[in-house]
Amino acid sequence: MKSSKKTNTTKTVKGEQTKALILSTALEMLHERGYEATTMRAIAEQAGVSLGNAYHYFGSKDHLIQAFYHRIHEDHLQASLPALEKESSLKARLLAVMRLKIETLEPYHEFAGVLFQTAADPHSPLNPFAHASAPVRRDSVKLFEQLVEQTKARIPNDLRAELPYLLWLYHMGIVLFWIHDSSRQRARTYRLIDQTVDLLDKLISLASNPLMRPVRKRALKLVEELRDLETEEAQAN
Amino acid sequence: MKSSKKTNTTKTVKGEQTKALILSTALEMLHERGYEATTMRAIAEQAGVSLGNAYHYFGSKDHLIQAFYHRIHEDHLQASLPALEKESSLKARLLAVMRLKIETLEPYHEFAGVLFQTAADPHSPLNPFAHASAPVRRDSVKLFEQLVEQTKARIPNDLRAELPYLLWLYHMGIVLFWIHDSSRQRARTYRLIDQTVDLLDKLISLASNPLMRPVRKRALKLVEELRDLETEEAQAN
DNA sequence: AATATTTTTTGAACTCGTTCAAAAAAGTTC
DNA sequence: GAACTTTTTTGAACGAGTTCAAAAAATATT
Repeated sequence: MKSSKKTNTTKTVKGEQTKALILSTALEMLHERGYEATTMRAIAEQAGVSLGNAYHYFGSKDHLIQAFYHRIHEDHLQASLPALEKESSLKARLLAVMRLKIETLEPYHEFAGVLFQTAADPHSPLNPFAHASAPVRRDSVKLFEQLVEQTKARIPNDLRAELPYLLWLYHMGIVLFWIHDSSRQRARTYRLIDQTVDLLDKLISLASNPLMRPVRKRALKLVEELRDLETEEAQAN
Repeated sequence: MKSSKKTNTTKTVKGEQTKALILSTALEMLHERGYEATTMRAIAEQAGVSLGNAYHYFGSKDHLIQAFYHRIHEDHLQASLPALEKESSLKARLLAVMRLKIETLEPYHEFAGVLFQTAADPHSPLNPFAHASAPVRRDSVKLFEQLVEQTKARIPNDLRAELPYLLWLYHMGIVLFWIHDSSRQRARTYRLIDQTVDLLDKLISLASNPLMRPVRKRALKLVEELRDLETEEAQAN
């Protein structure tokens, strides 16, 4: 579980094909059989390739999972774009994006826990704050930037600047809740989204009130602290 | 990593001794060599006992780690009691308790990540919301109950009732930050604690304002949602 | 085309967590 | 104290992730 060996870049057409084959096989198996059943041996066998060969292209099972993250984010992004077109208020946009996130994630509920398990280790390349997942994370925050942009709500600039990142954090929290949610149809998570989006909208109004300026400044300074930690993390990995 | 087999209760003096020996050996090795190096084989060998025997008393490596959690909480609790005696304001108490938490945790920084990694899997018995860790968690929340009790600050009852749990959640957040913090002397975490405690104190005052009642009610309803999820989790495991 | 170099691929081996049947030891019953 | 039951202990085995030296195939060089 330690391996941070980087996945070998391919130098050959043949290699390219093999790598792609292994990846697509892995994604499919992860989807259909879950994490535990998708052993490296099974992937290799299914792809008609030796075990060692799979390791030649993907330094560890984790690296294969990384690719899976990426796929999920792509799907969510594609699903979200039309909603951002259609809705204009921040609240409506956020609500739509969050619901779509859960819908996108839903097929993988069973083994999402395992994913987030490996992702929680600060030394894991899968940790959402680590260097390896920086691209996916950046893209993910970018989605919330789009969401905040061109919203006419009166939001002070200091808050507006941090809002995308704050919403990203919020979204991670919801995903965490969803992982633990075993209610029918994930009703609980959807309810939580409804309530939190509502609350967030109110809190943003509140925080935008000039009287709140001191508290707001103080809170935003904390967020800055968080971000500093991230960049430091990214360098370490 | 699946095993939820319960650890066998011992029925014999000899067994009791063996179990204790294995546990203390494991704790020592975890402390001195970290998580990865502390293999079940190494523990067994060091304790002068067969591998199978270790598994007879502890259903999995995770069970051994659970014991480790427990130890840490005990240490923190003992360190905190005098501080609660001495300080009377909520702010001062919280500050002291949080700092002591980090001090208690500090020797284990290196492999804390791995601990929290396994703890993040909803199916793991180590997950802080799962049934297996309920005792430790309850004790942990209890500490914050004591902290809130006998505080003369004017806090509405609805908030006061949820405050211990909220502070526990907050404390988990700080621990998460600490895990990722590689600054010298963990300066960042301590700074964060100073700032957040300050902010929390102000937020509690704010939330206690009668004008805030509707927002507060709404927010507390969310917390209730969270707790519901927990009890449901606990039943599932 | 022959040779040298690089890349891909293999298969065996190693480690570690975990399981299990059966041997050894301890405790119980008569 | 002998026969039994229960508990403890062992050691071998399995499955999974990972590593690595060396064979095979592809590519580059002369």
